[in-house]
Amino acid sequence: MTVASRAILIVEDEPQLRRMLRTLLELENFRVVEAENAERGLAAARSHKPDLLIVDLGLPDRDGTELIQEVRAWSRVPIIVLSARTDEANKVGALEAGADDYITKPFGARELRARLQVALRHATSSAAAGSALRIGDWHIDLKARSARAGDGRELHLTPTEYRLLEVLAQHIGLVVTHRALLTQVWGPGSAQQTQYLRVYMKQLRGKLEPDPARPRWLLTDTGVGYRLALRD
Amino acid sequence: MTVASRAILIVEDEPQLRRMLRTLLELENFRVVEAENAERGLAAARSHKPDLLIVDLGLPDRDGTELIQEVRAWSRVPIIVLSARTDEANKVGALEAGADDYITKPFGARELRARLQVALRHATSSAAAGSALRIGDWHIDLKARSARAGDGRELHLTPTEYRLLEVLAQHIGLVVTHRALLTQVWGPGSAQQTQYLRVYMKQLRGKLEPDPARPRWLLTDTGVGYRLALRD
DNA sequence: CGGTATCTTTACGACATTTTAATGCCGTGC
DNA sequence: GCACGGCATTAAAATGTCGTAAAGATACCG
Repeated sequence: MTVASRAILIVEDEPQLRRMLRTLLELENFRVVEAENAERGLAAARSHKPDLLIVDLGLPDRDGTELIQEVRAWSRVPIIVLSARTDEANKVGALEAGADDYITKPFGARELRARLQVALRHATSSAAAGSALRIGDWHIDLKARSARAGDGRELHLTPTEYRLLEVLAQHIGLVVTHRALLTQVWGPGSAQQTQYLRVYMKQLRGKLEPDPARPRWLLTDTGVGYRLALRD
Repeated sequence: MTVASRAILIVEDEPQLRRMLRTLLELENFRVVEAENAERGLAAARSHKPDLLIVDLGLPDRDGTELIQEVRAWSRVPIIVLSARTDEANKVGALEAGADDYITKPFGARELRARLQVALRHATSSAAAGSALRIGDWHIDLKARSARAGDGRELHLTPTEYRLLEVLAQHIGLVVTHRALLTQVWGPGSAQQTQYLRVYMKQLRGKLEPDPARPRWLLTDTGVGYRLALRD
């Protein structure tokens, strides 16, 4: 299984904005939980233990800042505030209550995405584990470039093997075309060299798959590309 | 909520804004270092090792985003970007390069203060710098620059050997790239001199490893860098 | 000034990784 | 059944990187 898909809780009363956020986040491969007021948001934060919260300040039942304080009483989960209010007092209040970032509406999708990455980067860097992958017995940390099994065995991957796995992991569960893999791993000029892929996929399977002849994680989509399977 | 005076580096070309920031930060009990362009900013970041960087994107000599990338090659110090540019591409570029926050001018003093606190909060929560190290029989105190074995034997390391070990220890368990090691140990102009690393790693292994030909602590990641293994 | 420790530079063999090439396999369509 | 395209597999060649030793340069200290 892979931990790549992380959960995000959206606390926002406007259904329209909520839907937009969900679409946006799901495109980025996050799991999404929604809550339409502070009360339910708090409950959802407790029960779902999401990896990040997106909170609107203007909620119908309580002020978003209060919600942040309550969550901070027991969790350090990253919190990003969305708000139409541009006045400084609100920003400062939310940030001092424990929010990690404050984005004013209207905002662009790319900015939100970038700020999400920053917030998650902080969370994972302090928890030591980077982007963790599990393939068979192997626990792979792409950022730390380390791979070990539960029993302590270590596995060595070469730079190209890491890059290839990284690209596949970025689109986990989805097919990545030959062309995309080649340009991202070997550079823009290498789009024709599909033999590289065969050689390296074989290498990776030999190292990672329990039975390399019957791949369970590194799958071939004939005529299209390769795909890293998503499993439990 | 004043913390033991921490240093902040301001990289900003407008003298007026620089003065304003200095005043503001000194009121908050920070020590302030200034640089008026990217080149000097990079040098100051290396020599002063500030606890946080405030960087303007519109610098006279180079783009601020480049500066961020260069600093990120060897350091995780929090970086806050100040910019008059409100367009999304700039924000996203800076954040993806490794900035932790992005504030658009004009901004209020209280907002800056709140965002500073957030950035520093992240840094301290993930800080875990112990200066004691154990490699094989050797107990090494990086701060005191001493190394002893259990039975009292002493080991002498040269200044460069200590610095190299220090950098590796700061990222214990993780690969440190050639570039990062060279810029931190030999200075920013030495990023190409990978032969230094080979020579000094051999020295260190000869002194620290029980069997220098089969390193157990000072490991090579061919084509990437070196890493100090994390054991027991 | 001479001696010692440290740092820099060079060269080459050993080793790791990437690239190239050749062969066999399997399914599809003719 | 046969030819073909796409993929898997293998091994060897080519390239790149590392470890090693040793000599030259520089700084340091009495």
